[in-house]
Amino acid sequence: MARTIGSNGARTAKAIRQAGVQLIYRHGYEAMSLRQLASEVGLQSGSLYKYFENKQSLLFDIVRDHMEDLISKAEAAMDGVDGPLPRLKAFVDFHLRYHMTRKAHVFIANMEIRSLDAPHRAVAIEMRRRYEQMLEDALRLGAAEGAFRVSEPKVSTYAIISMLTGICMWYRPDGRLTQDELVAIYTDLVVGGVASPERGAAKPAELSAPAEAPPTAPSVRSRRVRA
Amino acid sequence: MARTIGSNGARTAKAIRQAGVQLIYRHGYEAMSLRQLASEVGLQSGSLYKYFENKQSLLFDIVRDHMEDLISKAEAAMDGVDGPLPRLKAFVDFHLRYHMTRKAHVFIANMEIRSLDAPHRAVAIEMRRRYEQMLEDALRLGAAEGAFRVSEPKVSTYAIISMLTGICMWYRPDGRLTQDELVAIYTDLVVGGVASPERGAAKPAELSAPAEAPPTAPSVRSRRVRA
DNA sequence: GTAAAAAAAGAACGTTCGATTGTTTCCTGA
DNA sequence: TCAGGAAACAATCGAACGTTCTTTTTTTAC
Repeated sequence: MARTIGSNGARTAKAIRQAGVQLIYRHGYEAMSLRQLASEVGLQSGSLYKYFENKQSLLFDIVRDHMEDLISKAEAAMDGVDGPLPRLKAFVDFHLRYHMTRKAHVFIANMEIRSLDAPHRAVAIEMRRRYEQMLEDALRLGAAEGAFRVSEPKVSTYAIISMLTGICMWYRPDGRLTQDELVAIYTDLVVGGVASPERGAAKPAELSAPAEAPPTAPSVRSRRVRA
Repeated sequence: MARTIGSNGARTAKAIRQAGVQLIYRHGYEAMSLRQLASEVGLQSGSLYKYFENKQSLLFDIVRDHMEDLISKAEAAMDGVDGPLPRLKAFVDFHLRYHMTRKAHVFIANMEIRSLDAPHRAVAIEMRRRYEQMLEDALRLGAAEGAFRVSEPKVSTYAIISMLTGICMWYRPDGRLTQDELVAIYTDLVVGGVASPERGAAKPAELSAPAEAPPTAPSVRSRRVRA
């Protein structure tokens, strides 16, 4: 046997990409073997090389495509939003919802940068910097206008992004709280943390109920999964 | 040749542990080979097995010892601190300083849980839960007393810990800001985010001047690492 | 001074890895 | 209809992996 019936290049390419994202997300880039990936999409490992140059470039393609998508969608979400506070809220809203629905991609882009070789890593880090700049600009603007009490915009940027991104470590779509509720909670935390005290930004109403939600990491078997 | 001159069991064990932490921190558990670790401490790879059962148990030992240290030091830092706000500040202060000085251990404990096998991972997750509980309890207490406006203590706990822990992704001891200054910035963010608005918890003065006095933690005290 | 214990070397193992190559089969457009 | 290109198989490479085992050397205890 050689080519299997019904095989299709474009479809296979997409399947490889999706399976790769899931496997890297669950096991990590180093721990994912190409044989594992191949078997996931019903191929032999050698056939994968029709679809990428090598394992490293597969990772980079995933990271780069994700970062480009993230940046462009963020720009779209903040386009036309005026004023520091609205822009801050728009960023928080976008970032949270994006990270809630793209957990795997986000996790890879954040955690597997270390697995990229130097040139690729530099590209990824620059893209991340551009994204962070969007929040930092909003904070600087607010500080200049007196709306925010932010003495170190870069530190606050890192802090806020870390807080928001952390949601992908525990969020489950079938959890008790809706996306809207979570966005409201996080928005309160962020806005309260940076808003100037005198600006009595009325905090939204209470949200309700006890707690829940396991903080378990993307748990799955460790080590390589033998096919 | 077999045994090298000046060799010493206890010293080697410590060297292996330290090198292991650094290598896992920089390359990840899966990407670190035992030959690499052995050469780092001047051994042959086979000799490592005098010091651990296997690669997996080396990782678990590192994670477990770190978590035990983290929890015991956190309990010491908060011991005798009364009231929600002081306890919250004590937690923030401790957590930040600990994470600034133990970047590698913290990174491993957070990121390599996935590389632990199921039983070991369960132990690590339970330890993390116990640690998180300390912050959650402070938030619940504050919410009950009306000092904090926290509708979902568990969500806020995850958010705050993510924000604080993120500092180990970029903090450098030789950076522009001192540990005290960073603690002050993060404390403002956290306290502002959860404090009840009406409780005009006067935000601390500008940070340009000496940072606010650290809560009470007698342990990790910053050594003015202007660094 | 000597024998036991400790520490490490060094060789080898079976396995798996990423990657390459040559071949076979399927699909498609002129 | 039938070549030519696309898609996948199958076999294989050398290197590296974690691990085990035996041997050799150093240290320690009596």
